[in-house]
Amino acid sequence: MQVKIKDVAKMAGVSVTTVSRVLNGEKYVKDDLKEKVNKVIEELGYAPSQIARSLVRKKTNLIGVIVPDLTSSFYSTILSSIEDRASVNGYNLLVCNISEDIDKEYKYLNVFQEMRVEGIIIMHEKINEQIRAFIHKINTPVIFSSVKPMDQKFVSVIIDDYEAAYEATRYLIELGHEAIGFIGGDMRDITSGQNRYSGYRNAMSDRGKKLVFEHIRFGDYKVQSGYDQMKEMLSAGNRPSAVFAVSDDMAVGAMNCIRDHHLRVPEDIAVIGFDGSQLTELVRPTLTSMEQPIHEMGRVTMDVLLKLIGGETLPDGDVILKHRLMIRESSQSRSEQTNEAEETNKNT
Amino acid sequence: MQVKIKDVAKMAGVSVTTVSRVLNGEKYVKDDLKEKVNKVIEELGYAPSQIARSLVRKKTNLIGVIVPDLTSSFYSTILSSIEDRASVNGYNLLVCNISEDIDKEYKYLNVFQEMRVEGIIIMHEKINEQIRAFIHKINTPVIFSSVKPMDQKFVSVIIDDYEAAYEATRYLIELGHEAIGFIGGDMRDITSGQNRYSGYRNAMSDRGKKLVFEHIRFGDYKVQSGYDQMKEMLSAGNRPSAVFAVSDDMAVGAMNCIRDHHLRVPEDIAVIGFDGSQLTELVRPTLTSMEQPIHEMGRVTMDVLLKLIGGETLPDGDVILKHRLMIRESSQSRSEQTNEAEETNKNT
DNA sequence: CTGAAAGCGCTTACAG
DNA sequence: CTGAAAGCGCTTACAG
Repeated sequence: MQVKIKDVAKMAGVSVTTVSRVLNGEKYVKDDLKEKVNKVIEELGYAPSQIARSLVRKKTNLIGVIVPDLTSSFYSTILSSIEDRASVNGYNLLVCNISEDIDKEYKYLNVFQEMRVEGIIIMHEKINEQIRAFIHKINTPVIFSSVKPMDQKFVSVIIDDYEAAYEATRYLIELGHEAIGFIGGDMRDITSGQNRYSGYRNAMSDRGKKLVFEHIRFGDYKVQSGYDQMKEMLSAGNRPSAVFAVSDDMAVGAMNCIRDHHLRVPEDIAVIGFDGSQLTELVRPTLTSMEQPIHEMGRVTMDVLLKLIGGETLPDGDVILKHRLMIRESSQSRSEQTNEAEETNKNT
Repeated sequence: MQVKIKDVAKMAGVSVTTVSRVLNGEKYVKDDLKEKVNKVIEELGYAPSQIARSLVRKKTNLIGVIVPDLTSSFYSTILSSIEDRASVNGYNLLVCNISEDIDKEYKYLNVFQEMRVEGIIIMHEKINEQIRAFIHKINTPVIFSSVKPMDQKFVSVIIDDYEAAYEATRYLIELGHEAIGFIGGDMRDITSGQNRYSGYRNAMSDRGKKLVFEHIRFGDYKVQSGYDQMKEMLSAGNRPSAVFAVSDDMAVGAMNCIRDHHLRVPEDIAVIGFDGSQLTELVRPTLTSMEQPIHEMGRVTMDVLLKLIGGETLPDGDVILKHRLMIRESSQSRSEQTNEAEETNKNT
């Protein structure tokens, strides 16, 4: 049996009101009473029930977070900075890992509502009609992080995926590459699927580069699919001299595939990823990547949500964060490629 | 204003008791009343308050989890399977990322108590006296996952770290290696620090291998420290022909360092890691690793905790899971090393 | 089968 | 400065 405020009051010889007052640090409690109460609290190891407190205060200090895949370093890093900000502001995180299970998401959204969370963070954009309706119905603030679902009413903290993909592609073009392969995401995803693909496509056509059907493929953002899609691309003959994958994981998969085909990165094929995950510095060659400000994204998500919870009315629209191209070893200009390839040939 | 049970009762023309009954799926409610109530619930979008329910039932369905570092793939993978099992059993996770901050841990433990979580999972073994006392004091079940603090009373779900490290070292010895370097963990950690080091040391001495002072170093399990420690080892001259790092992250760091010194893995130096993280299959060469059953570890942790919560008395002591050596490309026998090295010389 | 009432463990006007 | 009482939104004996 947990000790409760009544026990403390009785033992200290005061009313529960007084105990409550010292608990909440109110003034208007004589010092000697305060001391006595604190001593009893210490003795009994009393910890006030947040459950009871939440009930009367109508404030739970709980935030619900829906993560698509906890084992992904991208999401868990965002989650980590969300947790950081939450903790600093006295909030606790209820975390749900849905792993592609849309039913689980809906179920959890309901749990969040029943738990009376004060805000909800979703890092997943494949929401269905049921979920959309639910979010519109509840009066709890909801914010999307790193993704943007197809609904103007929802607010997202994201980068400009179109522009980022455009710049990444343009960078490869400026290096002199003509045949630039693309490993995209799920076209049902607005941000990471459609927008990044459009950015690639437009950058290519704006510079008069031909889109080669065999060089355009789509994966699921994971390492294995990067490998698989690259394999398909290579088996199609006339291989590209550079490849842009819309996640670092896929880019690493692609690099591994290239290596397994006895080709070199970047000497034979340059590779560029997207996200700016830990992997970029960890693989060899290190991976050039269009980086999202992952930590900032988590921080800003939480800060905006806290404002929403606080009742502030924010300017309409999404919060757009800055992306940044981080150039590392995996990308190389087309001319260098040629030279090196020739030199290598001389040595053989 | 959230709609409450009273609103539903009024609109349905029944008592709150009846509404409560249909909410909880009790029998003894006439079908027509049940229908009417359900319709009103639907109409009003009523979701019962778990807060109020928890207060009266004295059951929160909450589990508190303390993770040392959410951005680590090892911990986030365990967390992922913990979440899975929790969800299936109707439990929700309150997640706290302490990132080496022991004060934050204590603070969160108190929050967990105030939230009346039914159980606590800790994946961190550097607990101090204050935390130890706290855990002994509260009557909430606490379980450690993947780590074991220095207190016989606490129950852990772990592998036999000593034996695993012994076997990993023995494997390298059997490959013909004599000079085997070691990159250990924090010696304040019983399992991953002390036990793995003892396993290495004893495997070496049991086979009559000399321990070379310069070949024994300690890091913090992360990639960078693997790199740094390897660098120190290489700069000491007389380099080892194999290195055993007690985390995959450090092993990858070591591999990168070796490569940056224009040496090859495994041809010049064989490398073996520990954990069995996603990295092992992702780096090139793929990394041989002494694997922990990461997913099983999360699952078992949750299952044991649920039994503890259910009041079952379990056999004393820790739950020991099986480790497994996964041989991949980064390890190679000493003799092959020599041969290949010679062949390479011929070609130059 | 149904409902009035007590109670879960707190906080917060209100009165003194 | 201090306390009695009402109330937060539910569930659960208890009575009918």
